[in-house]
Amino acid sequence: MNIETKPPSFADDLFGPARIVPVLVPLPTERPYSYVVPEGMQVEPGSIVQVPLGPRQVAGVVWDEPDGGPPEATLDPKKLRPIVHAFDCPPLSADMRRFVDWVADYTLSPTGLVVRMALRAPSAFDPEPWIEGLALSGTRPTKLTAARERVLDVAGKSESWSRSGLAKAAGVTSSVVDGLAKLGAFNTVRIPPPPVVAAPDTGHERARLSAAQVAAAEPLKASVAAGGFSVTLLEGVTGSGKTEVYFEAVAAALDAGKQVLILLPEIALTQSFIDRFGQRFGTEPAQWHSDLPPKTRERVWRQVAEGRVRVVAGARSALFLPFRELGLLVVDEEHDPAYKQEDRTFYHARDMGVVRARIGGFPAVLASATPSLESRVNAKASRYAHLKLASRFREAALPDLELVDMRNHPPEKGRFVSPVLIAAIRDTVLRGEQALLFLNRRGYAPLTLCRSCGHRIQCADCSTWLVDHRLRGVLQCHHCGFARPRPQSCPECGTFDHMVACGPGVERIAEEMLETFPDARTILLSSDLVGGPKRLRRELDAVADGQADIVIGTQLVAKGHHFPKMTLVGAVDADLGLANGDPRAAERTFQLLHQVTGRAGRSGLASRGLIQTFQPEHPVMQAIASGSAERFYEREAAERERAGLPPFGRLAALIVSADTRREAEDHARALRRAAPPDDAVEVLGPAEAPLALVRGRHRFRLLVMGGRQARIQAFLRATLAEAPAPRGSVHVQVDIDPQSFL
DNA sequence: TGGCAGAAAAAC
DNA sequence: TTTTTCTGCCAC
Repeated sequence: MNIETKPPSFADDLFGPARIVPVLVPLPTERPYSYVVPEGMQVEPGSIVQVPLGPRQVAGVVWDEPDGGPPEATLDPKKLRPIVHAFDCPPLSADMRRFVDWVADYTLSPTGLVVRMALRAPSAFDPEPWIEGLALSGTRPTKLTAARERVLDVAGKSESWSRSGLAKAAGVTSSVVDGLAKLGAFNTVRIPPPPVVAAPDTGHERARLSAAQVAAAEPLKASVAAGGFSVTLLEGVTGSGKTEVYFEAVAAALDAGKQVLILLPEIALTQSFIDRFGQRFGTEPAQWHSDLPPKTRERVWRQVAEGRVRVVAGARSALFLPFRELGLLVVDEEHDPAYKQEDRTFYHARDMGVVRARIGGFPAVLASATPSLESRVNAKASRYAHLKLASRFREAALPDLELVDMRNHPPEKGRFVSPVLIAAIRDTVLRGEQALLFLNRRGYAPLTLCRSCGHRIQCADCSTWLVDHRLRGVLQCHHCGFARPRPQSCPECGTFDHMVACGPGVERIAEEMLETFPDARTILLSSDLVGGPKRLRRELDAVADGQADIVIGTQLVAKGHHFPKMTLVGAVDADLGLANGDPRAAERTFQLLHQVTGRAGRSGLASRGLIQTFQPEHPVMQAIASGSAERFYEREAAERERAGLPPFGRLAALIVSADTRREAEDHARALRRAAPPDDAVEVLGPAEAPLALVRGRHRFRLLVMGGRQARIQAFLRATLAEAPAPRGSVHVQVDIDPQSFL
């Protein structure tokens, strides 16, 4: 039985050669590496293991044997290195492993990089240590104060307590507990680490739903009860109570013993969502986002893997958490561009979420007031079920929407807010309510011009205009981040005091408001606010709390927060973004304006939305003013059909560098600038590029640039008979069929 | 020909 | 991602 003392060669003779398993390591590698399983170590596919990699050690995942057994050995099995350690951690589920493989394949990313996203919690792979707890010893101190009585009383209600938990439960400070401990009232015992969040209680406070909400919630609950893969698009105007509707599906999944993931755009992960969840389920959901403290991050990861955490509310990266029994996925604000990750591994969390649901065989719910065109099309084609909530919940009325034709109501010279909007702001502030001015442009002015020679200050690297950021005193490039101090004289002709700021940014609108309404409390909300996201969150809370009269904000004010006193919303330059060649320009503008005007009037007060535009006849403006999303979608569908475009679609570009990675990055930058923002531009090294080309799913066009490398040329000649013989660096544009993920 | 920086390849 | 190896270039 005990073979450990025998020499390994003897054991080999007896039991055959050492077991070799594939291990996927977190590197840009397409396939797992092979490692030897040491005698006596138990591993299975999904096990998380520590392996040597070159001179260092990394955590990897034991992967599945490829179909048809291991490929012929490329390495001498005798030279393979052994696994160092198998972590005491639940293995990644088979679903999760299939998901990682699928995402890698679909996004053309090395599998190792995708698995890395699932392992983003260093040192969560070993169990959390048990902590020291207290249990009543039975000895009662002679001197008993009221506080001490209470502690002993409460302590009797459970086997064991953590020091702070007991103090909190008894409503005393921990010094009272410490004092009792010193007198021998407790034995110390080892207790398991506390959960990061309490278990949700699905019966905590059942929501009182309107008839429309019930009508939407029932089919969702039914699809959860039925189990199996399905996708439902839940479309409801702002304030229609979508969240409460999908909470019913969440409750149903929890009652069925499943874990639930609610994806939110990063910015929407605010206290208001947490609070609403708390009201319904009596506890917070576990949160997952990029600025989680490392310790919390590890505990959440671990407890999700163990199944102790039942609900996660997270940003897109939460999709790669190691759920063991995920049974429902909700993607809130499914149209939000923040779901698309555009560095390293390119993926769209909403679409990959649908894939996760398909692989796991459970329902997905996509919720939005302004769904993306692709989800609309998928719903229309019956790939997704479609539920609509047409009216607002309870007394909350939709705002009166009005287009302000800027040709008829021009602002004063040097100003940007029309008299119509100024008057409305005045009324609003006088009533003690709040006004929101929305302008999707950071900084003070998008262009600085020399009135003497006409020079426009441009970025040294990108030749785009530098944006004047007056609060920080710099001119900054919004493409590459290049910044320079604001010059006193023209850098071209040297003339002093002739530099003039052109066009509005939020800082400039704030200045205009301060001048027009010097007594009002004006607050500026922008993502580049000094003080970072923490300060921003505070400011948003302050606005919600009524501590401002006039709020000026970029698109970050469009979502998440509920501002009860906000009864006027003005879009300063609604046309912005319509003319930039982005194939999603109309869609994005519509979504943004619809959302931002929806900030008004959710509390029963009469409210208005004023949209400043130079083209009130534009279909997007007409759709916005009508308050009907339907109108926009129909219009857009007809437009695309007439233009011979697919109903929706994304364009990606792969850039194959023949020369150097650096050169490829340069090309990529150039292409990103030239291409509409929604295009994904991916850079591949020579080794990865051919792989991308031969994957059958894509159609591509070739654009041949200058360069040298023969290997790629030969490959391309052989692979793409119809392509012109490339002379070096190759740009490959790839149309990804956006429906192929189903 | 040794030394060096920057680029490319390898990591099992 | 980190570490090692390769390559071209220069000075000696």
